[in-house]
Amino acid sequence: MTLPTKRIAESTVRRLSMYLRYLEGLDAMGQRTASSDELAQLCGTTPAQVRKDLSFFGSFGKRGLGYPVHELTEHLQEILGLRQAWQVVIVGAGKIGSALAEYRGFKQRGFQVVGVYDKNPDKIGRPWGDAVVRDMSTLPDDVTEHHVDIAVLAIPADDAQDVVDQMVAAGIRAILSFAPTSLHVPAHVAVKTVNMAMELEGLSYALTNRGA
Amino acid sequence: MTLPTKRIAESTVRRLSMYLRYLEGLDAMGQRTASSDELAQLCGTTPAQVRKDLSFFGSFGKRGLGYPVHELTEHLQEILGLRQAWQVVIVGAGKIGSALAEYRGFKQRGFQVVGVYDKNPDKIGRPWGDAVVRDMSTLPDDVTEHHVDIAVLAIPADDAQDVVDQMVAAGIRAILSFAPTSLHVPAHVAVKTVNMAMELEGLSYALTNRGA
DNA sequence: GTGTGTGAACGACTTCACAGCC
DNA sequence: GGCTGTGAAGTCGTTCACACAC
Repeated sequence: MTLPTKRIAESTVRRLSMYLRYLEGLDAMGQRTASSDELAQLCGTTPAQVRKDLSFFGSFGKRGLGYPVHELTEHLQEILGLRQAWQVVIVGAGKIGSALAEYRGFKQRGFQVVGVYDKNPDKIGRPWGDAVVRDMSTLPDDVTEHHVDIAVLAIPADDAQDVVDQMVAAGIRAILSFAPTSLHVPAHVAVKTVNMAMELEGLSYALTNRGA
Repeated sequence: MTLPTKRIAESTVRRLSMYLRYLEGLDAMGQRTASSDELAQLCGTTPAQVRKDLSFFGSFGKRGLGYPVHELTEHLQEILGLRQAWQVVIVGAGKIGSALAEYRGFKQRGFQVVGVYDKNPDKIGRPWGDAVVRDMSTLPDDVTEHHVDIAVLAIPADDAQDVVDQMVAAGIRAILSFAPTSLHVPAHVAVKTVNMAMELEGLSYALTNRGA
């Protein structure tokens, strides 16, 4: 059920995440079932896509009826690994990091911020949400000792690879980077990069070539 | 040369943006030429991919030598539409918006922030970078009058579609959204969505199923 | 020899279409 | 009748491999 035989495409996982968000909303509103058609419209995809995505993990629907909202919600949480807590550190005590930490869905989904780090002496020791900004030099040891799963990287591109290497050596397993650079890590470490400049340039391209 | 016959894949445009970033760095360091192999290593892709991507727009390289760094940099800026200024508004005077506005590459690449908007009376009128936070109700008129090209949307998911509809009616042409929801717009409006929760859940999935 | 440019082969994701069950 | 589950078909992007230019 949560054991797909084939490797699942990243695009599928992204859509599962989106289905979950809307299903949680429907569940909160007391809706009992949802069809692939309804989910597709909410998420901006197609009914066939919804059914295919879900079918990789099991047969959750009832023919003629649709999918049971509450039950499917729980299945998706399970599939995405959201029914457990993940230990997260935020590296770089700037605006991006604090925007993330502020985000409600963050804690709700089991992402626990166990530390915030910066190398700027002016920031070290300052209160930051529930925590206090710690010296970056303590990061590797902390990652190892507290079994940190995920690091959110919000530091300049030039410093990024160096910090990544230290965290990888310390046992980090996943990284969400906002640094506008490509990161090199061993295969067992998962990396996602969000590059705002790249997104904007994509829009610039679209505006420039929208006629074509 | 900047007139591709076929539609260009989004993934290709994203890589062009990345090539550009590294080429600008090489150019600043005085390097004259770069091979597809070198660019591929820097960007974490393959030489064949680099050559294919560039070949959609012309023959910029010299066989046996590689690509002229400075010239290719300019070609890519042209292709991506970065040799002109874009008028940008930031909607939502929170952490995300300010993180973006703070980002140096933003202005460098010709993205000019012409206004920041919020509906919170406590924020309206406050200084915000070089600007002052304006009342969201003035947004549609401002978009029309100042021919705003791009809106960066950093407001709660529940308010997003409504604001988008207003901006579309007012003539916006592109939207970069940080709201964790799917947006519906007419075909002539370009939209990119950055969903941090989705990225984190992708990592959660990877950690949960890393053995598989 | 070195490295580009590109059709052709390959692989991956999406869409189709219909059998099967409620 | 309505809607799911899924093999098959289609589409799109990536990789290969080699002719060609320097």
